[in-house]
Amino acid sequence: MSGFDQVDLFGGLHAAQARRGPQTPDELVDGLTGPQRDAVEHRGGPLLIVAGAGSGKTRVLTRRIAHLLATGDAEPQDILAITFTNKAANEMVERLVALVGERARRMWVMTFHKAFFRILQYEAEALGYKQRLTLYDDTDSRRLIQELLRERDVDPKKLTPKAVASKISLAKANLQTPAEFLEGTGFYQGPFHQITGEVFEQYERRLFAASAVDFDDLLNKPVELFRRNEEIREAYAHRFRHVLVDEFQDTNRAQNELVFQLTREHRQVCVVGDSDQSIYRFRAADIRNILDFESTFPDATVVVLEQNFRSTQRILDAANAVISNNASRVVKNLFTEEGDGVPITVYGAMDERDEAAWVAAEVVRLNHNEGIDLSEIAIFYRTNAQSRVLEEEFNRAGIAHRLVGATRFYDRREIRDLLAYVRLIRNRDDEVSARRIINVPKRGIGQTSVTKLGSFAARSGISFGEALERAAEAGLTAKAASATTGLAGLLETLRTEAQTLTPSALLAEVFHRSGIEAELIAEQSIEAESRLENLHELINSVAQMEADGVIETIDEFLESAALVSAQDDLNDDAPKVSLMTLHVAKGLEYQAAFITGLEEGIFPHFSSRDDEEQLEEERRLAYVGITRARRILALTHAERRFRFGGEQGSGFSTSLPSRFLAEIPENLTVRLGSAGMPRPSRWNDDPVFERPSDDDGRVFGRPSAFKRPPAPTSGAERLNLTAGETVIHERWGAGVVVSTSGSGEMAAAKVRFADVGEKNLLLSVAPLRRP
DNA sequence: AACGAGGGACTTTTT
DNA sequence: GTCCCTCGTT
Repeated sequence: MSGFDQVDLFGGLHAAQARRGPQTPDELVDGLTGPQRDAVEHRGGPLLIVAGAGSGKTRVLTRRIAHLLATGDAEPQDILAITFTNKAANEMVERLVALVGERARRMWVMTFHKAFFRILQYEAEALGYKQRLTLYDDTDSRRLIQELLRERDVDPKKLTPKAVASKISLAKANLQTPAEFLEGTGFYQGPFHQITGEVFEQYERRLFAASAVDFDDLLNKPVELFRRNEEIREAYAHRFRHVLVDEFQDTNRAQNELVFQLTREHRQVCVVGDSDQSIYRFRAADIRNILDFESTFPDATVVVLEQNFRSTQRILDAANAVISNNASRVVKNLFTEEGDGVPITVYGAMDERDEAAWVAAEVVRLNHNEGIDLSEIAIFYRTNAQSRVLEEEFNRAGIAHRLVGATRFYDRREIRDLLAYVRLIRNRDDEVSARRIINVPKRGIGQTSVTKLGSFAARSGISFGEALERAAEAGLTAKAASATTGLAGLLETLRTEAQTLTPSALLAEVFHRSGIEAELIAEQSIEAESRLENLHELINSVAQMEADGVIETIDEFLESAALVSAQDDLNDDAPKVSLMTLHVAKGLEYQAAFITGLEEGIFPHFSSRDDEEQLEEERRLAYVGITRARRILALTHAERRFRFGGEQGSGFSTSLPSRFLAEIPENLTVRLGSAGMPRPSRWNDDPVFERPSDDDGRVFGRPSAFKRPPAPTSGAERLNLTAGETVIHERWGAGVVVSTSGSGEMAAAKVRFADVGEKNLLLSVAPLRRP
């Protein structure tokens, strides 16, 4: 896509400016509001821009950067501008090019992760690494942790790799070392604290040995480096004389520390954020970073942007009303001069099919009758699982749509396999990749041989990848040893070829030579067919990226593959409705937005029921969702909703409308549908919803929805179990309740049985009773 | 070592 | 309905 196409999305103004070339300082503040202008013109000292949703913060950021250049206060290479997603970064670059010309491309405008991965690569040697670094994504690091747990004979039922991975990740995001973790401040203490800490320690060692870094390291290692090596820190602080950070409310401790380390002398730091849009606490974002910015930088100037240029006043009133229920926030009220707009629609559906059918019908109506382009319509939901019914209904209705950020292309097995080869070619010590492809395609190296290679590597103090090359010494069977040697030889050949081949040619070469292609062709199944297609698509898209000049080397390709983000799916601009989670929606805007599944237990999600802070985060998520809409907003909830796939076995639950609906003043909304009026609600262990006597709204959906009988439950969810008491399971006999969680349909208990150990039981299905 | 059948847990959100 | 692991068979 050319710069102009991209910029035109934001109105012809920028394109016109691009033709005129660089702007004078005065032209750059032309048409801005007072506070926006203050933010652009501020000089000398820390600046906090509190930017409400839709208040034009990207505009202010780009103008500010252009203004710094225009006044001669900065050169392009002085600028480090941090965004939350690659998409936001690309947009910002294009807008900057429109304002200041091609020299904008010399600035560092990118995500934290990308910027500091670059810096880490430059400084790998200073950190003691032997070579270029390989980036492990969550799946890779989970695999390494899983392997460590297996080596320690930890029962994966009791301590899952996922749980350990998330504890380690949280610790790292909070800048804790394994030693500090083990000492334990009580924060992460739990029954498996000791073992988790030991695994943490080993994990760090194995990552280092593999010359690999995980997502947390991208932020952690630079912090560590800057702390240890003042010279290096100063060099970067000097290089980036102007640091600007967008979405500052979603930074974690490490990110906050990096900003501080880079700017503490020159203090030319500008952060933009909105504490009401902080939605990443679960991955260690710390809202205090923005709330405490003024105490970190006592001389900070604060600019508040409350005028909204996106939505109608009704939509803003709804957003303001909902968020005002949060206790811990800086009060701010969005307003617009754009007029009231149309009322917000609230549709009460019978079930999730009805909900999806209504959304589909509304989309068709908006598209046909109101002329709203499909690409200007988005459907949001709290959890990915909700997308399926919507997709089915959209397929049935023949509505072009795309799922944004659901199953990532690069997460597919065949893609990961091929990339693992390439990573191993570039980094022979990459243990996770080596383990992944050692028997892909099948070459007769089974679990036993892999274990032997692993312990041989540990004994000899070499990496797993090196062990492959010395398979003869590892005590494998003759057959396995020769297969392993064959693989090592292949990798060596490919390693040489990689010097000269283009990235796409190298991928194609691996595809043929590894035997992955042959194995898939031989399989002759529909599934194998689609895997082949995906691999061809990968190779073609890499060739395209080369042609477009997006990447040049295989390393650049691997980096971009590891750092793709959910919103990157939006890059094709075909007219399609977008479906995405509310988290992915952050930073986007649409003419028409639907938020579905506004039910207690879904949104707010039941996991937040016991925690006021988490509930406030859910509310911020609602605020983010509502403020995505420019003109049309529809909110839906369903009276009943099927869970866990099938109709048999798992059944459905009835749900109360979300409290967030009740928080929106009635005079802003029009209520439709069959499921009755939302009313003030609260968590309820036994939600029984009365049918309204007079239905006057439109009713979509099929009456058959009501014929489905409730699935029989075991009744155990109503036992009101408490920790410590004894229960009888039909198959496993007597057990002791360790803990309980959830309620109603989702009530669960952890029970310890004499024979089978601890089990997590979903009470509505578990055959459980009191003695 | 490979493969298929069967079973259990699972659904919060992701750079 | 799906993923992932285990187990039994060849």
